[in-house]
Amino acid sequence: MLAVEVAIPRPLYSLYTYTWGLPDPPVPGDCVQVSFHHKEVTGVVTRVLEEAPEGFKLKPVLRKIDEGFRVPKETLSLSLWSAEYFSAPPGEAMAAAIAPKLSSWKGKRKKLKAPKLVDPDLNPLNTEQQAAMQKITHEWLKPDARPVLLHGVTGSGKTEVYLHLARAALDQGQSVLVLVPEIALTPQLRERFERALGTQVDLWHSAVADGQRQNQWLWANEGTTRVIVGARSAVFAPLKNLGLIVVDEEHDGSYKQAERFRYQARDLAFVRASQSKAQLILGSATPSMETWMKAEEGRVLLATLKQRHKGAELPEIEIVTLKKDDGIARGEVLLSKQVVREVTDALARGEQAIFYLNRRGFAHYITCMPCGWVKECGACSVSMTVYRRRGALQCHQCGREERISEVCGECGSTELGTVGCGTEALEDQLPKIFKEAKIVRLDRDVMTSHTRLEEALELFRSGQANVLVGTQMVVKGHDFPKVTRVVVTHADSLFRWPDFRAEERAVQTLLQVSGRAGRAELRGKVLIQTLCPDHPVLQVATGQRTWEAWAKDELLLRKEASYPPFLRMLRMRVFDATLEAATISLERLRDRLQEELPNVELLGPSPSLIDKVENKYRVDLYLKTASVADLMKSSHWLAAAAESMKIEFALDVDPHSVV
DNA sequence: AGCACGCCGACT
DNA sequence: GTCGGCGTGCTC
Repeated sequence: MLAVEVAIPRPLYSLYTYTWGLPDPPVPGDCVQVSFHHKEVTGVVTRVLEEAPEGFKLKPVLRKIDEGFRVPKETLSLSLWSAEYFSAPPGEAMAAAIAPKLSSWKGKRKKLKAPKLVDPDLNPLNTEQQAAMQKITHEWLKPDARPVLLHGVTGSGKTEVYLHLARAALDQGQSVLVLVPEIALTPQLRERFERALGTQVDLWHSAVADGQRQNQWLWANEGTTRVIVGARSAVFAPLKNLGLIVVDEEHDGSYKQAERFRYQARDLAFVRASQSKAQLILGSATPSMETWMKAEEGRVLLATLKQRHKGAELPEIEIVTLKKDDGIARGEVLLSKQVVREVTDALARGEQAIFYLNRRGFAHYITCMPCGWVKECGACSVSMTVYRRRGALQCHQCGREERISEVCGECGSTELGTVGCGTEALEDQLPKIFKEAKIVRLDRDVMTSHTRLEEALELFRSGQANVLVGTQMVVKGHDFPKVTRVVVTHADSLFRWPDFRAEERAVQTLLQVSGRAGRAELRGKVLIQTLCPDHPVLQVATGQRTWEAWAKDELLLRKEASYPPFLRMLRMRVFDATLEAATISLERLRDRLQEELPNVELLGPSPSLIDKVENKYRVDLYLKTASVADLMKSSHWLAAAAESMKIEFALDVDPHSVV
């Protein structure tokens, strides 16, 4: 009897076999409903078996879901490949490739509005962009075309090049996939692509409603959708006849999913491009060390853009050293006299300013002045963040909230103070300094919905607000022509982070922040406040040192210290009721793995940086190896061993942060 | 993950 | 006696 292996949407590493008694023959990629441990679930057929295996009572496949939802070969194999590579349960990897809400399909599909085809409205490329375009198309025509790194300073018009490349793919009858970090932050992007390409563009990210996502999945799979702009999950979009994949801001950490199925979408784009024989374009002003090394070795072709387009000059960048007397009052963000003066003048001229402060809330924590006690979350080993407006303390790990403490939990004193300022404090403080300021804040706390995000951005874009205060979010890709002053309030927090990628990220953030200033005819200025003005990262930001020179040194350091991209790493995290229990389990795993694979380097176990979340303790083991084969063997061995030992664990292959 | 089973405590 | 707390084990 015919049988099938099915990937089940559960965190389990096995595939499960069911008999096939349905009239149509099974095809890998079929979405099927099966009974799994007293429950009906939707799984995906990964393999067809001509003969059901003996000696095990198999359950039958109950029902096949409409063939329109069959996962195409290309994304099916991408999904299985990534489950293997990232040591993820196959069902969890498969969940990324299937349409959402399959069990609640009503059997009706909305017809695609006759895809609007208008004349493409492409801006002509400047000389430099044309040269890059030619270099890329020349490579593209080769049978063994390499991926291309488009290395261009912020504002050099990388997007224009993407649009021309996309047009070329569409003219060949091919489809186009554009990956961007955090698409929900750039609502105007779709409009720009649609206008330039003259065709309908679908947005692909988690904020799109399930019903809409389901339709979009069908349209892509039917071949009606030709262009998708999406976040990391779009790398699994079932586009047909894929000709071009663009990964914009390829260095961005959000391409790595940090929970559940921990895949790296930029790296999967390499796999998908080579499977589909599509051209891969990676774009960045500050490429990742991984990609930069490939470019230096010639495995990736380098195309460079050095000028800002539309005649916009690079902003002037100034390091502002903070001194004690710059402080205005306790509980306020340090703002230098120079920043106050320059922003006042800019606002008076009708220009706009952005304040970047990478900390949410009003204050970092609350402390007892006499004894130094710090208010921590009861369930997690972190201090609670102060939200003064709503009089609350919030744990950023588990979300728990309580009223702001009035007395010290240790000595009973009522002399409590706050330490470290966040965006809420800055938002309160700025109107006192800048009388003309109309402030809008942009961070995860205000942005509860997509609409509120668009409202906030529109307020600032239209000029109803003239000061934008925010975290990392204000840095990403927005184009505000009237912004002439960008203030990094506390650069030090960018490079004080215990991670080997800390400096890389600091350089990326500083150069990206700088790109927000003076994007049109107005010359911009970036003011970077810091307590240590001599930090080498700041020399890259000011242009005293080129990014390329910095990258050369950084790669040397990585090589000497044996870190990626010269080695591969993985993190094995174990969770348990106590630190001791978690440590003992992980020590046992470490010792047995070391016997199994004597050549891999194992570091730890040691408690995670945040070693308790929701009353569960966490301990980490890191692995380093130069061999991809050993990396794979290790992760598979660890997953199998931990699963059989009933240990609660999380494996991260190529972890983004190593702290 | 999700669900059942099972073995203790406290409530009718 | 029995309802329900969550620790443990299993899922073709």
